[in-house]
Amino acid sequence: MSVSGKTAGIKDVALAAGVSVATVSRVLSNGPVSDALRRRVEDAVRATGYRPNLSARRLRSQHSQTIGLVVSDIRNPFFTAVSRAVEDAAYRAGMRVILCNSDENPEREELYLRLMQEERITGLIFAPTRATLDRLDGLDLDFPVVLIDRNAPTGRHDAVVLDNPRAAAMLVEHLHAQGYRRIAGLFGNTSTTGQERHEGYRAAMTARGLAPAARFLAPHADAAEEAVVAWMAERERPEAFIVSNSLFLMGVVKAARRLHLPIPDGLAVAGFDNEPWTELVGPGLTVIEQPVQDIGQSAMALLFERLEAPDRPSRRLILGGTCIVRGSTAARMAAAD
Amino acid sequence: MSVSGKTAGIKDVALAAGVSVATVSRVLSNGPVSDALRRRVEDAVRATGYRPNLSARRLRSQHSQTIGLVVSDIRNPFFTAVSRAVEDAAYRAGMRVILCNSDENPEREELYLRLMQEERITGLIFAPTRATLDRLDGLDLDFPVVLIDRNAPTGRHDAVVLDNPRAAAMLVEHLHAQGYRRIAGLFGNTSTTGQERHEGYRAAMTARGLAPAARFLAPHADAAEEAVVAWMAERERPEAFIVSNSLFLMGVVKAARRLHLPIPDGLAVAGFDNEPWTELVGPGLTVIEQPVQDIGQSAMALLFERLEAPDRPSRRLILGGTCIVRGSTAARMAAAD
DNA sequence: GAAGCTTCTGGAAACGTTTTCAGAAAATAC
DNA sequence: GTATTTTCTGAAAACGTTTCCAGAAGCTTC
Repeated sequence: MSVSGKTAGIKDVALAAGVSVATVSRVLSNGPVSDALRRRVEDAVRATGYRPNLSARRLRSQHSQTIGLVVSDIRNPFFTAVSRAVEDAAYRAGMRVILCNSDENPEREELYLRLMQEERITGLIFAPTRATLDRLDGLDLDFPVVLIDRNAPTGRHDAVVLDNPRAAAMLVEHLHAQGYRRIAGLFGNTSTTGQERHEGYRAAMTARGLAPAARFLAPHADAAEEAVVAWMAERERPEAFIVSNSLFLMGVVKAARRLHLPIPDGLAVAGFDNEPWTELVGPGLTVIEQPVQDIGQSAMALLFERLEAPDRPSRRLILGGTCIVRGSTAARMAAAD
Repeated sequence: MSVSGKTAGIKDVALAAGVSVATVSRVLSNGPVSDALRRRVEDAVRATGYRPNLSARRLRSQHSQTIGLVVSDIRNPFFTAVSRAVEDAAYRAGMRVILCNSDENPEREELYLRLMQEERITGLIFAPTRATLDRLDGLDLDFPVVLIDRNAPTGRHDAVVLDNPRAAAMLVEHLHAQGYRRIAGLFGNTSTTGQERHEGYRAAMTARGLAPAARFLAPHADAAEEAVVAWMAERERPEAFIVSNSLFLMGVVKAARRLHLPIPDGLAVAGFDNEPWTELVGPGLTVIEQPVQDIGQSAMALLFERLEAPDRPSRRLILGGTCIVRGSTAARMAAAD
């Protein structure tokens, strides 16, 4: 173990084994070394308690073996799950992950992108804000980028996203089939995700001859709660809400509670992200489940493929969501208006 | 920008500015440089699009500016919140964070501790399993460690933890005051946290002349659900459950639903971690709120203090929890047994 | 105006690895 | 038994920084 004060280096190991540092290095990287020397070196490694210095290794070999992951907020359960999947895949491939939270703030994104450059990461998995998405092409980063959750309009980058329009349409379909007609929508105003879901919602509504009614909010539960309370005080009260993320889902539930509206009879609701608690709230909340595990893994897979074939045209992987039907969208009871 | 193929190094900057690399380095680290040269260098940095290579910097300066964070699972909302706080504090101090998920698996912990050594981290924030906690003293890591959530029995390490016994006692107190008597406990079997909470529970129960009845489970919602269902089929049915984490809380709620037991009249429940959804489930769940933000920040603060004064005796920071009373522990109605 | 301080600057030596290169020894081919 | 290949090994040159050291100015101070 670390008998001497300083940490043992490859030199010390070489000395202890009576070989050159080159040989030690080769043993460590399974290079061509005779069995006899290999044994001696391995013993010496154990004896000295040697641990390679990754900074030195990275500097010399010019491989950082590091991938960057920039999300808006790790506390968003969607990103929590995705990042866990990414990290598992990365560590399995012998790489490390650097995680950064942008808080949907383009300046922080820029800061972190710079950091990623300085770390010489091998690749980036990124859920950018709209602002950064627009500038992304002009940024000439020297590593490949795989977008998650957010979609590049230009399609110049690899990406793995949910089929957002389709998912939103599924919710409209479902609510419509259950007898709801005045279906309002609440969408996030910072990401492309909200836009896409809105688009799907709008199309599905008009396709059924229903009037879309959408509002765009900052991604906070409170914003959604206030919006719902205000909206329900207006002349045309929605019968149901489709909301574009789990924060809004909380907001709607809170608003319903505040207004003493039972779910779903007073107000139906459906949203995104099948978090464990959605099953437990009220009669259960109908949601679109995103394949979070798959998203993380696929993002890593896409990244690795890109690293192997840098010039291949970009690919977008569009994953389908699953509609988990629960009590919050039970069939509408006939009601006098 | 990156006009030439390769990324610009400090040499290129020096060349472009007509100065030595030493001067460039000094400019970058705010060393003593005349204004004229400083300007020239800054222009050259901009012109070349220079980004320092952190690996090289770390190697030479022998400062990794990196702190390690090993938790059991980032998807546990407690750790999500703590890690976010840790990361914010770290980035604010110009340091990076390496996050690892041990999954309560001592072998993975060992693996990651080794990784931390290889990264030459400046310090570690660590929520270890009991097994690793026991071996921690003999491990002679060459960086300081601050424990979070889990407590070292020996007290040899810095730590910041909740006052677990007190918190559990608060729940007993509260339930007792609300008229509950047969109060059962469900505790995690992998961490010291479960033990401590059990201890507080046991003491508070006996102090009130009540019979403690605790069971220890693997940290999964399913385990808790099954345990509750089984327990409620026994002769001595508990009136209330105290559970030691939010997964168990879900399990209890699911079990109550499955058994058609209304909360709290059929079964009262109180637990730990004030997650947003606990307010929304049933009549709201009574929980102990942990100061997650504070825990993360304090852990970083303790780490920095330790780095400045390596020989100071160890410190344990014990933070109090807040009891958030909700409907799941409403006053017990008189009931025939 | 010489001697002593400051203040700035550049050359070169680190930091701990990997990798290139060439040489030595062993194995194979004639 | 010599010529050729193959296999292994070590010396030394990178990788991109920071930092030590010494020298060159520019100031004081007498």
